[in-house]
Amino acid sequence: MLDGVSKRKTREEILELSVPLFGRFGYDGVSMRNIAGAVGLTPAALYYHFSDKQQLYLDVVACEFRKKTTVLAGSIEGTESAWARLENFVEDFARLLAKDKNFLRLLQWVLLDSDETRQHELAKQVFTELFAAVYHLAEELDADRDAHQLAISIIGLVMFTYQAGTARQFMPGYRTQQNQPDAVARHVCDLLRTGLGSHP
Amino acid sequence: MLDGVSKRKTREEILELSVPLFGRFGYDGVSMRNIAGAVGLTPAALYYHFSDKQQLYLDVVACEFRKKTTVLAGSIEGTESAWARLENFVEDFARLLAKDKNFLRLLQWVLLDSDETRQHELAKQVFTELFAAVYHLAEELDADRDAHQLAISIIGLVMFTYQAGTARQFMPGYRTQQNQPDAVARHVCDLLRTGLGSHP
DNA sequence: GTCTATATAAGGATAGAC
DNA sequence: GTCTATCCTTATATAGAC
Repeated sequence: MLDGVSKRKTREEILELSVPLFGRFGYDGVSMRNIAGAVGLTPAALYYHFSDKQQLYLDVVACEFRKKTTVLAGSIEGTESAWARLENFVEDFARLLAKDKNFLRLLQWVLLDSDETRQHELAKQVFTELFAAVYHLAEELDADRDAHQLAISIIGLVMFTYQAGTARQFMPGYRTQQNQPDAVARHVCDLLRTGLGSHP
Repeated sequence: MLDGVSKRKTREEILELSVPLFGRFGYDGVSMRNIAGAVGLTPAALYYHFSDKQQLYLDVVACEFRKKTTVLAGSIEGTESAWARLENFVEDFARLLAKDKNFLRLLQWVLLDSDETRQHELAKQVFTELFAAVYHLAEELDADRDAHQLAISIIGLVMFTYQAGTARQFMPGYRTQQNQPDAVARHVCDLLRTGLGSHP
């Protein structure tokens, strides 16, 4: 087990098994002991693979986002009309958030990070690609509107639905069906298309 | 200092000075020592006013939300048209989030709470009034749409703008002016009114 | 009401054996 | 590569003096 292959394999296992922990409890809510326990190692072994807790966390988040957002950025591109690509993106984004709670929560943790430098580093590394794709789509969709604000609105409409997911259950008018990605996507796209009060 | 008045006064001081701490660092990121230091007491003194850390946190959040959301719920009511009340609410909400970072962050912490029971308790106590008001407004605004989804969308459009605030700075098209409450409110209301691509 | 002192557990991190 | 053992710091919480 002294070879580089095993080293890489264990490293990736640590990263993978840390995702649900950091996703659920956040940086301060997870200890090196917790992670070691989940992986089946002693805390000391973690320090062979990562210099310290913060580096482990950064690698976990960066790795998870690289895996999940490249798919999304792909769904925005293509030769179809801007509207068709918007619908693709909104649907894929909703599907991802509905399926992968850890991804959604890691995203929220990054937005709440108390360490400004760390947040900036992560935000740049993690959001930029996705945001830029939505931004360009927003420019195409409505040249007269502020593309930055519009991109935020598109992302926010989808994200907030799932972000409020657990709290929404106690609010009036809640139905489980509202959590289904296609229902969310339909609502969001419909709202963006026609606005309020003037649809068939 | 043995009288009940002083007791209440110190208690309120603890609650008030805890807001920025819990707002910035979250439940796990704040220690009783931190709070005691901020108030100018020893940690032991805190246990005279609160049974434990969790109770202190719950009281901080509940107290802060009661103070800030009653104003908002007021801005939704009135005799004006549904649209006028929507504009009032969106503007007041944006103003609150822009001004009071701690309130926004406490809200996010509640949505991320890893303790389900605690989250449910807080969510019910803290969101219900505001959500119900927006929900009823949503029913008036567009009877054909799902009022729950619409209420979430209205709240989400405003909230996500500020939630992404610190990360947005590194994204294309960012301008500080986009953080101003009236600019946010204008964008949101305009988007809700006409949707994309069909405005003057 | 607040303090000092302390019990007890848990945290990050390292040294050195294997 | 991973372990055992350990150091040092920090955490929540309590007991009892003042």
